[in-house]
Amino acid sequence: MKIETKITEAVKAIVEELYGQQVPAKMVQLQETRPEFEGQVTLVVFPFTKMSHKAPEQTAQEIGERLKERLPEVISGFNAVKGFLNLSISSQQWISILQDIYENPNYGFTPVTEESPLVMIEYSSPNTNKPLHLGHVRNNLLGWALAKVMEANGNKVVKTNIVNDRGIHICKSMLAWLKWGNGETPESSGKKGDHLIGDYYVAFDKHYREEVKQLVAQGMDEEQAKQEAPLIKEAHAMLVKWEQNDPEVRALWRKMNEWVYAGFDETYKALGVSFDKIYYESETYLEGKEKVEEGLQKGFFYRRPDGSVWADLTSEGLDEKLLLRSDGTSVYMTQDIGTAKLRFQDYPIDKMIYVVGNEQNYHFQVLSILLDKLGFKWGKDLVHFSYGMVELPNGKMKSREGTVVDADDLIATMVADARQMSADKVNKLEDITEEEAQEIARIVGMGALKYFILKVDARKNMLFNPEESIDFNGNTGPFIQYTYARIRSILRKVEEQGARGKEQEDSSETKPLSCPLPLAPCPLALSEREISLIQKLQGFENAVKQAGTDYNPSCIANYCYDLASEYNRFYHDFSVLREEDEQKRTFRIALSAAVGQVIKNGMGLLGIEVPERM
RNA sequence: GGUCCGGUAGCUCAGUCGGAUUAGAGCAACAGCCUUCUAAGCUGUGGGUCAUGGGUUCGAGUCCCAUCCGGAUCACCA
Repeated sequence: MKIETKITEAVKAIVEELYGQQVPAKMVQLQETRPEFEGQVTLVVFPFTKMSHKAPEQTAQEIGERLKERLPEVISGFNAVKGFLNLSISSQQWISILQDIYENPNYGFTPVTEESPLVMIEYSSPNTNKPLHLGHVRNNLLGWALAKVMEANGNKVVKTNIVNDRGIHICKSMLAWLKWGNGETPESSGKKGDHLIGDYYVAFDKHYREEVKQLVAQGMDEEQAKQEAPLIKEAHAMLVKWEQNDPEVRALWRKMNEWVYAGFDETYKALGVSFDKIYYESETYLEGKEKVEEGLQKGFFYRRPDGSVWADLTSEGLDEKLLLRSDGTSVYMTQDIGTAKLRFQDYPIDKMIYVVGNEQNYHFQVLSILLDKLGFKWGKDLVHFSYGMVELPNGKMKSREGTVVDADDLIATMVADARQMSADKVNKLEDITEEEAQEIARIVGMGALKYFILKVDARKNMLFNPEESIDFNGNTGPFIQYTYARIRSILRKVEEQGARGKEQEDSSETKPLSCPLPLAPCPLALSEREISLIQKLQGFENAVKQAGTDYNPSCIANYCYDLASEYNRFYHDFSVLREEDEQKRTFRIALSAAVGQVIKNGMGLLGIEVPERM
């Protein structure tokens, strides 16, 4: 049983005994003891002073005495300061807690079973007319981490991606390629497919603006010029042809999208993200109409004289929302209703999470209401995992102004920086091959990037300064990875010693120690530093739960940092392998192994790999 | 204008259910620590009107109200 549960139950019983009142578990507030006081766990007794009719300190004192009597094997001492009862937990207890953690490789995770609810997470959802940028990176990393976190909390997770592969923006790229491309392909140019298409999208925009400028110079007003420019008319004509299934347009469209997908796949692979099911808007965009018609018949929506269909949400405190244009074509909202329908056909969804930027808060508020009206059981409490924008020092990223931080560039820079960093190190790794060095640089560079993004609260806007490279020191991914590598270095030495004389297994996986922990009870007296490390380890379970209920991966990132710092302090102050007392040494090895395991699992939830050496 | 979100050190960010006299990290600056398990580390110094004003209570960065500042959104765009 968890130590906090034991104490909570004991306190409840004691309060009833002393003051004759039953109190809810929630009233028993336990927290970590502040470092300046003795003890590790603190009970806040203020809530009980009303029942005791005594001063806080006195109340704390009498509860403390009873607690010690009741749990002699747990509590080795206590002190009361004001309304705070600081409890010292016996070393034995701590060791037995460590043992539980150490022996359970999935410590902190709730297993997924047949009965687990099914959570679908939509993330990434790119347009196919330009390469991915930093904003997409944030989306992808958050989506992936959230999926991992939900899984760790005992949910079946289906990761999905809805690719926006149709529309006027694609036609712009296609048209530009036809006009100025001279048959350029990824192969002929050596460009990544998504970048190639992106270049033509930019080219279209450049020529288009030129045309608008000329028309304005000839006296047309700007709004009209934007409509009348020959290029945009041509693009629209192409879209119409696409919708009419024109074979030539469709063939070109397929070819160019294939290029983009090949490019995206590389980026996704580098980011370490993947999907269980990909939907394409070209296949789903007509689906929503039927549902809208259904809603119309049931009287949820209404048709205006011009033929357009609307939902009146004024009773919900919102506006009226267009669902079908007067020409009968669908809009964004209609499409999302359509994909919802398809998804529900494909999977028995219990909860739907959309990882989409906070600029679409209103959209999802409306979507939730509409899906609920249309009878989707998960519609009402669908989760819009709404994350903030990535801002640059001079504001938002704007593709037209060329202030976009390209995902592939950023990844390459991070890996190159990591490579440089290890080359500059004083204590370099010897006997390492070029491939190993490159692999370490990849893990560390990506770790730095991912941690940089995931450590901040998802819903807040965050700042990225391209002038200053992402750090590798301090509160960073590499700091945590480094801690892990240090632990692995110790454990390798232990394994070598243990394996001496025996046959060496060549699995490089983290394997359990050959030497078992001393069984509790054992006479070891632990230092404060060791105890607080175990206490930190114990906090992992909470961090995972919190991250799950709050939909907040940054909890995990901050937890991993705390744990790694605590271990580094321990590492600095104590020796593991050179400790002469056999029991102490075994204990510290196990402690290190447990920390390493939790770091690996925690970072794994963030999609961050940890290196054996660095 | 309506709605939603944010404002904590020079900079980037933590701060669980409201908890301790001194609100924490990291970066940047300065000063120390490598013959010892990996110095991508450890230790120390300086740096704050938690946007502002009220309220709630044993106690408020945290909850409530008002105000100021910043952002998003309110399309027959997606």
